Amino acid sequence: MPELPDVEIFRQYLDATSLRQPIDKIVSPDTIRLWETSPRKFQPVLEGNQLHKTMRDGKYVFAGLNGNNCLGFHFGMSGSLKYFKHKVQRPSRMRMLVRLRNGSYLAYVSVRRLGKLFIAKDVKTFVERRRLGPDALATDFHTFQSIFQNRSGSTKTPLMNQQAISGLGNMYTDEILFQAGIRPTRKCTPVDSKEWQPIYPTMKTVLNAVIKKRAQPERFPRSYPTLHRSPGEKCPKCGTRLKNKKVGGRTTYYCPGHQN
DNA sequence: CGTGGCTCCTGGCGGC
DNA sequence: TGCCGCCAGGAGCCAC
Repeated sequence: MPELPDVEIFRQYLDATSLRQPIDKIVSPDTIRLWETSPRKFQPVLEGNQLHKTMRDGKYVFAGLNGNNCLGFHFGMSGSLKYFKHKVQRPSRMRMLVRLRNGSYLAYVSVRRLGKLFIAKDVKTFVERRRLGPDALATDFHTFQSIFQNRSGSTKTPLMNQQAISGLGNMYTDEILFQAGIRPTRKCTPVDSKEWQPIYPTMKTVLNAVIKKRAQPERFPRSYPTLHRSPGEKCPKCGTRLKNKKVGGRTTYYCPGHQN
């Protein structure tokens, strides 16, 4: 699930629950996936330290630590955070459990184990090393437009490419192209650059709107096709039957009626 | 360098 | 009911 808006909610959650509390103990009850960090290094950096501020870039959350580095979270397809005060509230499929000095806990959950944790020097260094594109909410129009240049594939492909622009995944990319009235299969080139203009403001609007609804689908406007991801459903805008198709290897929903 | 296919994982669902 | 194949909202790696 976690794309930019979901990850932003995780950041806010971390912010509201787990800052400025010394970490007493780190437990990995199950195999954990680390990135650019050895398990031997991981635990000593965290224990006795504390999280003092949070940051987000694309689909990553970072929690600043004392001593010039930070703890990074990536959530994969099925990751989340859970803060709780009593052990009985612990979620299943925790891959890391942090015990804080005040007696509460922070759990990192990753059902499919596709998420990763890591220690990074800082956000900038990490983003450069991973060659991530600009964050979808921070990028300017000019930079945004350039992601479609020199590409022969479908419009959807660069939007989902984290090295081109970071933060969008399958679901919200479909949502953005739906709202912008552009078919995901339309080729990037050759095309008049004016054709991409609606995508940029739509992208910002959709992402901000979803964040405002705390990324809870039950609070989205009924017209969001994000809620209509099963074959044969009708377009909430024009009533045309939605189609689904593999684009860039992912299941893509679009409305053949108004997405041209 | 860009693109498409395969792979990593686990769990839920529909079909038989 | 039980088993099996397929699919899922992410992303790295490889061959072309």
